[in-house]
Amino acid sequence: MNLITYNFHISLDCALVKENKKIPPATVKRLPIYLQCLDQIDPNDIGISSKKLAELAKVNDAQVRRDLSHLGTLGTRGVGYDISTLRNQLQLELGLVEGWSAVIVGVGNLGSALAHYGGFKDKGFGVVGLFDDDPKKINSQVAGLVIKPLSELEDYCNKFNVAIGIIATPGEFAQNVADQLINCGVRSILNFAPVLLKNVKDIQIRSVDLSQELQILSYYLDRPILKAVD
Amino acid sequence: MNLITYNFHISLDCALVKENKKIPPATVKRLPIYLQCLDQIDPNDIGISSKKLAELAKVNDAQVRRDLSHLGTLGTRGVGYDISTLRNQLQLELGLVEGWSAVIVGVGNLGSALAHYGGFKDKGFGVVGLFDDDPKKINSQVAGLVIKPLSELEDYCNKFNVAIGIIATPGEFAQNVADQLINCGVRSILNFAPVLLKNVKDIQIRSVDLSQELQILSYYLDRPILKAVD
DNA sequence: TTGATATTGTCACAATCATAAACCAAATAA
DNA sequence: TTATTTGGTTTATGATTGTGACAATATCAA
Repeated sequence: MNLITYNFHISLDCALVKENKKIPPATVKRLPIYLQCLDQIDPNDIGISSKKLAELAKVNDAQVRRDLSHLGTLGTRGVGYDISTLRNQLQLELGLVEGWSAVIVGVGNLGSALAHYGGFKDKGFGVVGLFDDDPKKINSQVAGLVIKPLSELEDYCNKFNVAIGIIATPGEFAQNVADQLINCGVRSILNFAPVLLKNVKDIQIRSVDLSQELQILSYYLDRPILKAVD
Repeated sequence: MNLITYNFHISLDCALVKENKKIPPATVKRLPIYLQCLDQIDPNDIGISSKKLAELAKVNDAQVRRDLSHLGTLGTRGVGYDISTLRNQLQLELGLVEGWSAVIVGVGNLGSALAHYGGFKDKGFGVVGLFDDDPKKINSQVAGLVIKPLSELEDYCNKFNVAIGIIATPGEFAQNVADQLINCGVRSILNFAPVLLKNVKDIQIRSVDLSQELQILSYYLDRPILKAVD
């Protein structure tokens, strides 16, 4: 039997990273993809090359190396990247070790689905509260959490130091809810309502509009030659 | 009372548009946003300026003009854009008048939420079938549709000429489902499973990964100075 | 008619981004 | 040792994108 040992020279430059470098947004968007790819490879593997990772992430291998170089010098020349180091650095860089707390506002079909969604917890996010103003829903349980009225939002956010608000209300309430969340100290918002929320300084807002995604697909359906991106 | 009349010189170059021009992907992504903005303005308004539309869509006004110029010369100098013409052209360009049919595969919490989501029908998409391989779900109804086993997928796709497949299964089944959909003639896939699907020639794939969105937010939570994009 | 104002369409330029190439460094394999 | 593999860094290049500037066009008021 052949026991192969690779020596990964591991050096972390943890704390410094966040201060110094500004990672290009296009790279930031790919970091979670790399993390996802790491979860898909053979758990017995301890190393991975940029070429292999590029294949999994469906990007250019030079891109992988450049992207990862933003996190410090993680790889070992002639060998590749140590998977657990790489995963740790990615998680560190993305802030997944901070244990951010999130609340979901709007517990309709989508909000309920989000509450059940296991992918959040896996990545270090904790959904600590569900809010809805429908009297029929208040005090009922979804995914092990009791639905609260919005009037209790502020207390909750203070108590749990909630950093992320997930909006899954109908469009007409979304801006109001966003205002309340920001008011309660929430600094990041993930919006599923089909409206554009007002930009607020220092508040990060990302929107996922399901029907917009379909509309983009629809455009390319008529033009099979063209290729969509991102 | 003051009756103000604006003369919009309307000229449509319908059919030709799709053949000739290739609209930049970044623009294609904004077209649904403009369409959304048009729904939010006073229904009595008949015209809108690029400046106003830019404000609503939260982009630069030069950007709006350039984006819209890809659809032909829709505006009138010194006046603005005729709203109904603009809406029509956007819908035409995005293929929303084609009445694409879609199926949802995987009727868990998320799939069920998508089946109930009204935003699809509003934009001209019809969800005509739900599929799942869980025997406990087969033949039960969700959102007025009977859940069918995947074995019936092909017949269904042929019968309804399904163009879009929406995948809402757990990650481990997603690639298999995608393969089946493509096999059944589906040309566009909207994937909610947290995996990267294989690229297939002439098949459009868009992925929405809920936890990835949160991860990107998380990165910027640690760095309040930086600003996310897109 | 003329001038003032508003607004589009388009060009030019700058910024960002992706990709390839070149070259070196470090580790392994033979 | 030497050859091979692979990452890190720099540079170059072309593509895409965003934005300021401005001429062209329409309306309005005098």
